[in-house]
Amino acid sequence: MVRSKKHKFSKELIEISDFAKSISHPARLYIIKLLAERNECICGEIVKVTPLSQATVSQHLKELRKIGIIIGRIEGVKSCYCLDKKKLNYYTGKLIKYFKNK
Amino acid sequence: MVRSKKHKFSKELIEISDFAKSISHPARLYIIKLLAERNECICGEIVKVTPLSQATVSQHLKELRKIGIIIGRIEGVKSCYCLDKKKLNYYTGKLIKYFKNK
DNA sequence: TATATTAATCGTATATTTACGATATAAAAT
DNA sequence: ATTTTATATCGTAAATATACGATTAATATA
Repeated sequence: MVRSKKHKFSKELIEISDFAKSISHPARLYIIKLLAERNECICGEIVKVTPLSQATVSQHLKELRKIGIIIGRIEGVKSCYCLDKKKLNYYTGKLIKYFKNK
Repeated sequence: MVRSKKHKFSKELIEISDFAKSISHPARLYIIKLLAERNECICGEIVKVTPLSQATVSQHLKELRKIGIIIGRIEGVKSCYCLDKKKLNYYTGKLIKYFKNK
């Protein structure tokens, strides 16, 4: 894109659009739902119930970690993931508010 | 991506993630807000208040038209855009519902 | 009719995303 | 100590997104 111009927009717009981007893939929405249902989940379990390779799932998990809506905790050789509900609610709240009365 | 695997997920997830993608750029969020405030807006006006070129704005408008949340009407040499509020509410409703109780 | 205006589209460059095999690392099991 | 298991990361290929100048097409105006 030669040079992104996203930074020319307000912090609010950047924040909401970054969140929207983080949930703009069905695999990531699926992972969020899974973690909401199971409360927490081992990485291997996520890979098992997903039609994607381990490397690709790991990449999606990284995206969700980056925006902060999931948290990963290492348990021996395994990785246990859970939602950061506070963070998730923060972002969904912002998004919902933005679209209120539209 | 060699071959996208999005189609392997449910229709619901694809629909919500497609909507999320359509609002995953600050310029597009900005255009939505603008149309909500002004009710309708000539393309040239949108270009004027946006830090992007005419071609780029036109491209973003195309994205929003594609998902269906805005409608364009040709008026002589100008193009007049407005929100499709019903469609927008449809998508925001789906998204909000998906994130309810998470 | 000739010129100006508006906005969509084309062509193109670069960045980012998506996908996965291979590898690395660290812990667990043998 | 060796092997197995789990997962993050690297490298890479292909697709898609972002950005814009140039062009096109259509209408409006001089």
